[in-house]
Amino acid sequence: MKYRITAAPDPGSFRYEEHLNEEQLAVVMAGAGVLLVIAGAGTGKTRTLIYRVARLVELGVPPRRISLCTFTNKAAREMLNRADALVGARSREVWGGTFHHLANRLLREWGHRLGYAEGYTILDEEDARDLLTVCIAERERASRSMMLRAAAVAAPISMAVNTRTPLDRLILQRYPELCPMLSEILEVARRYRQRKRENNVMDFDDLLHNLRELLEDDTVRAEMAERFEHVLVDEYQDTNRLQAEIVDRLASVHRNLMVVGDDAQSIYGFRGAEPENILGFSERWTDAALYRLTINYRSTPQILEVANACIRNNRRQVPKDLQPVCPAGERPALVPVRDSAMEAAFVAQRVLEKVQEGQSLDQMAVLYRAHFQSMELQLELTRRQIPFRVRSGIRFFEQAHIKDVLAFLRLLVNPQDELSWVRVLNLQPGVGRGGALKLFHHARTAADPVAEFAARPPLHLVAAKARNPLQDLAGLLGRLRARENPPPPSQAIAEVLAGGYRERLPSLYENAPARSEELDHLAQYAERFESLEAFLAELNLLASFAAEDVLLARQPEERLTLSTVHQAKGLEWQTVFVIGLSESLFPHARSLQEPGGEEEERRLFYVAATRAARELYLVVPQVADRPGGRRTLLRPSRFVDEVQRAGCLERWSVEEAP
DNA sequence: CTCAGCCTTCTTTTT
DNA sequence: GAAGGCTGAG
Repeated sequence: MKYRITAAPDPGSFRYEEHLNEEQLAVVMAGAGVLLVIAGAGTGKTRTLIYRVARLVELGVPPRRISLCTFTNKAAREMLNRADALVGARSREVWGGTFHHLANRLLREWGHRLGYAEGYTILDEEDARDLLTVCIAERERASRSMMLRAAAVAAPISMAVNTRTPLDRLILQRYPELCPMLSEILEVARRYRQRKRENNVMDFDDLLHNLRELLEDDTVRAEMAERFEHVLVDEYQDTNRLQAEIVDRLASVHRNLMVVGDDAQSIYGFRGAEPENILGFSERWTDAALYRLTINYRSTPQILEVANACIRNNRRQVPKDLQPVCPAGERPALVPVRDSAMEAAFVAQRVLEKVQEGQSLDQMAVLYRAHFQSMELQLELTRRQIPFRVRSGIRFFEQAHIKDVLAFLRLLVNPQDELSWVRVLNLQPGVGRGGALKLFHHARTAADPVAEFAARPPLHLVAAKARNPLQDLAGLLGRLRARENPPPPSQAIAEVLAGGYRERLPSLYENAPARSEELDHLAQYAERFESLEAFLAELNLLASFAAEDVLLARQPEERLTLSTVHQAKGLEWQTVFVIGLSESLFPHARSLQEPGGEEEERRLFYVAATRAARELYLVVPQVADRPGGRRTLLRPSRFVDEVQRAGCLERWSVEEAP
């Protein structure tokens, strides 16, 4: 059934106009078709999207026929929860999540068309690097050439996929330093692709690439796109070429597409994001209607002045005026400090003062360019007993002990998974890198390697001392495999732990008790998943702050937030500290060497500043502690200079207590 | 040859 | 704080 939405003046069952301003209302009530919404920071972009979803549902669009692409899965969850409050639980059926999440769901259904077996495994970044290392080692054994590092090769390979550029051309253009090794890299990339196919695994980029491949087939495209009557995309400025092509194809049948973004907040260039996507959107969709959200509800005029004064220095942008409506506040503070220790002391003390004044810790955040910059601060906060949550840093699911246990589970779902095999085998005492490979190559010849290994462990391939452990491993795999269906995830984890892993933990890592406890939390968390497949796919796509869900589930205590600027996107706090605002830290030295690097760093500063509602502190350390105890003098960040010259800042001077 | 453990190195941003 | 390189032991 085909229906059309008309821009009805009648707002329906809830009073949109009471909750939305004119600009927002125009977007929410717009008719079907193609919409481009340019939404500045703090202009109610999320609210507008939520109401738009609610409006569509209210008009009778089945929620399962709406897709909402967001930047994190959490953002999607939050939006759909809020939409629920408006139109009821129906909106939970909306296809919400990241591009990778959406791709995974579609590929579970259609992946066989591309030759993938059911239960393919998703490689996280570390897995992908490991597999690349294997490919490099093979290649180099064959040619005895110079050494390549996986990390160095992974970047151009990923960039090529995401920008849809042939690898050789991309290396010539963007990685000239790799040119001497071009043919080796191409060969490694070929092996890597082949290896992933053989192991029935996909890396993050494959999820997107393969979805796009599917959409190349006209019948598949027609059927898939038929499903989505409405496609909505948030943070469109951070999509790359590959993602933009997916969006265009998914919306190609119904042609109801709404993209929302702000070119000034495009900060994912390193992942192939192109501000040109949003700047050139109207050229690809010539019937697109343009809307703008310009009224900023978040920040004081003084904070917006800082943001505007900074972004003005960028050439490549759509000029826009953010109109403040909040009452005036203090001028943001410029706080020079000696080093990161003094920086941490200042932040901690100021935070305590704000708490004294009655501000909640939940209303404060500390933002920084790179994870390691938060280390000193974490120590200081711990010393002063200020509770905090870190939205960055080592990811929970990427820690070694978590990945160890998950490797067992992955084998049950995908018995061909080389990395998991090697990881599991390597855990056995007496089996090292070489032994694990030998065992894997023996196992893979069987139709079902796991069942075969469980039935007849190849003890003859290993040294005497490894035989008992291997026998135990075979027993464990046999037990996990013995049932009709794979065990539920939580139970599988419990069995792996009981089957010898927990015992082994102290000999593998330090602080085994803490890790052991985390694994119990993991098992507990797994209870909410019914199938191993769903559990494993979710974990790899869930990423960063998932740790919070697992570990802090029952700790509602107020906390100060620590976050990278990237992770802070879309969030806001009353009080924001931006630390490490010195040249080479922010802007980061490495990023300045890339084309367009300075402008992207400036946008990053813009994002940081616009997170603050009432108070903003720009903290500038003058000395860096480099590794090896070397201390280097630092100049203040050029971005701080720019806004200070514009007269936007109040200079503070911080003294140390005797 | 294979494994384990100790040492150094150098830290961008993420699905 | 983790990953890779080097060494010594088996």
